[in-house]
Amino acid sequence: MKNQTLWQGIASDLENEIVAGSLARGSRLPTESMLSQRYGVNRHTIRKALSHLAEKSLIWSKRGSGVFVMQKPTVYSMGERVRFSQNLLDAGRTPSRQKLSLSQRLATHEEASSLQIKKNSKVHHYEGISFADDEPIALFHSVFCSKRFPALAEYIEDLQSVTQALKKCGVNDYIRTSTYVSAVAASSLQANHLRIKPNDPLLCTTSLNTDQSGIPIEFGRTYFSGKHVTLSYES
Amino acid sequence: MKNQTLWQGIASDLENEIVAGSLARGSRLPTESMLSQRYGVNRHTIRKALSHLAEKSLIWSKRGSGVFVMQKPTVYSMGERVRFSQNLLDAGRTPSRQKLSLSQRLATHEEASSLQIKKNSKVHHYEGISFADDEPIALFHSVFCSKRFPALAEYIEDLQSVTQALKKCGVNDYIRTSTYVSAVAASSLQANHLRIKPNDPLLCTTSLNTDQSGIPIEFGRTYFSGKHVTLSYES
DNA sequence: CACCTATATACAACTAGACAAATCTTATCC
DNA sequence: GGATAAGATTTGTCTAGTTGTATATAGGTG
Repeated sequence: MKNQTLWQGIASDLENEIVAGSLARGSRLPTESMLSQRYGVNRHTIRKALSHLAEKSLIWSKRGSGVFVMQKPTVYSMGERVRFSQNLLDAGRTPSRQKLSLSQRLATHEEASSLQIKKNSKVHHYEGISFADDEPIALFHSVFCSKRFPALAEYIEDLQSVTQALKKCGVNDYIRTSTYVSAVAASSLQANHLRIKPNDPLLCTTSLNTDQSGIPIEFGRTYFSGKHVTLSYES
Repeated sequence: MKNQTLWQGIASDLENEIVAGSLARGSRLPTESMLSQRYGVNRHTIRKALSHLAEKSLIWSKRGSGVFVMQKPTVYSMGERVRFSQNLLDAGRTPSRQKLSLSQRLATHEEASSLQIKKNSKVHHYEGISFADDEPIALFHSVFCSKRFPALAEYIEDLQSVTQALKKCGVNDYIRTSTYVSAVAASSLQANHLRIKPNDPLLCTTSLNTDQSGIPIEFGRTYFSGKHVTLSYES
């Protein structure tokens, strides 16, 4: 509280405005130029304060666009039945998904063995971003056996939901049989999607979903932004 | 006048240049490096001389920017009707204001009870710097009931005057009903705005303005730079 | 000795300005 | 109305200069 530097004072002042709600979650901050006028300092000093708040994941910035207040961090609970939307609804957040690509291709060796299908089989490849309150929290990509679910792609396209699409394919329930979690550094592309910085930590989960008889249905990986998500295991 | 040290001689030399007008009010001094060359001494010796002049409020310095000649001190009269601009005009000074921020937020407990409005009511929050002859003399922040003056913010934005803005809201006159004065130490942010040093003394006035029937209109605090301002009470 | 004056060096904090890269805004054209 | 191009905004990066602070050294003085 005492002999602090200018940028520290500015940072704590802005932090107060955020927690007090004067700067609403998700809203845009004044531009760096405006802030430098308000505080009577150089833009670099503002940037130092802002970068400190960004370190604490209170704000994020986008070149050419502005600086924004982050939404609250998310707790993403994992268990036998992982349903993205349900999870976020439980946590009081509004979930959404954005499709990045949806296509067919040949399965990799890893995918084929996980799905217990022949090598060079065709699979649906579904890739996208998961949002919570319009804030990206994860990148995912999944593969499904094309032979088993010929029309899955169109269903996903229409329904924007994997669970619903699978239901139309006759899969009423599925279970997460295995999940591996590791930590990796974000690539620049991943970072851009998740609105974080390259090399920021990601939680990488590799998972396999099967039906109740144990037959593999979906294999995929999800990269959660470490700053937004804490995975919780309960069994 | 004889056995003076190096730094004393330099200080009085510079002081002469200031009072003689060779170094104009508000202008920038040569850098410490240039002065140390000119006088053929170490930079620390120059700094000792400068800090002496700063103690006497003849100059002020800004890190990274330079050392500047100060203006003369101001006498600010307090009374039943305190009008910033008129006040300074009467004293033969040129008044001006700079807006730092103008926004809406929820009233604090203190503000709500002072304005006699409900807790969690919205208020306009107006924050800025008062200048006399381009020299900052005070930091102020005031709150007004948003419900009572819905359009006040735009008026202030346009007119740059609280008195004028209130007039457009139908308040032709207002009276200062209470003022509390205390002395506090300047924070680093306050010091930066007022061109003084952190922990330099400030006069903190807490005041309430009401209309003629006694209904609260404005509640706010003003921090006067102790080095630039003397408050004068006359009744 | 303790204290002030002065020098020397190094680094931290901040300002100043310029330019690049991404984005947003606006006018224009078909 | 929608696509495109030009211009203005806004954040990111870089270099250079200025004041603030800390440490170490040495000489002079009460």
